[in-house]
Amino acid sequence: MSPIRDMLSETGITEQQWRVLRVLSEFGLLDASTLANRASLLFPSLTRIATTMRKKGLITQTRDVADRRRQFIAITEAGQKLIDDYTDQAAQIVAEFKRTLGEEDYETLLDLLARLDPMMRD
Amino acid sequence: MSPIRDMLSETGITEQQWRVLRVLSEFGLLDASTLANRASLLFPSLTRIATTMRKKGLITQTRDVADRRRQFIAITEAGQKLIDDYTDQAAQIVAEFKRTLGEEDYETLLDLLARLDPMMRD
DNA sequence: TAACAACAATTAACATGTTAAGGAATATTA
DNA sequence: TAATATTCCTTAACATGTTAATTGTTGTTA
Repeated sequence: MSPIRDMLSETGITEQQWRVLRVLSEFGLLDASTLANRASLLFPSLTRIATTMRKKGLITQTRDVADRRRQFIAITEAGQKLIDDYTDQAAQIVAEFKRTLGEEDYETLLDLLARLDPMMRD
Repeated sequence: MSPIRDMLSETGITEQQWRVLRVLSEFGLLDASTLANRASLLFPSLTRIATTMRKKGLITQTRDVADRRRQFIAITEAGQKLIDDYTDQAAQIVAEFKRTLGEEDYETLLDLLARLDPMMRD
């Protein structure tokens, strides 16, 4: 992920923050639990990340009035702009990634990692 | 690495500390730089890790009398015992890892990851 | 409805990764 | 040899992973 990290260091956000933005950009308004799952983050991490991202003006946090334990998180214009500005560049990095391996080997790698994944969890 | 982490949580040490112990067990007395490289750790990390491991009695730290910038690090008996007690178990986990994929796919995975590695660095 | 269980999220405490700045010792060179 | 550069390591400041304890809120049930 180093090339991605290098790209992101320009933007001042981290890989995890980028992931949060991408998920929010794709799915729109989400409650914190769903966001954490889709961004592959543990709750304590999301709590901190959301706080810093709100301070940076990349997301908004609002309480669910129906269930005040819950929280909704949405991307701001500034956050969306960041996504828009760097999506192409990120896509190129992934393309380069595939090119390095070749399409076939890239698929093979994903398959192998997927087969290890269940084992990773227990 | 989750199975390894699970094993290590019994022992009260982390993956990185385990790596440090393994390297020291294999190579014996090492200066900090070499140890950091072989254990794939950045210096600031090693500084902290070594401090906690010394407090736990797993390693010793001594200044190089010839060059007092340098530091030598060695494994203690307690550290070696920890390695001895868990090496078999770790080997079994790796074996299980290979068995999940099959010998051939395991090699393939390592190859693919190795081919990505140079890209990861720049 | 009052006690208790369950849930969503936060906080705390620890460990590490990462970049930058700093300190002490040694090496180099003008 | 005095000034400078380099080297080895530590500190600092921030971000995250991880487990456990805690706080509010909502649900359940006796």
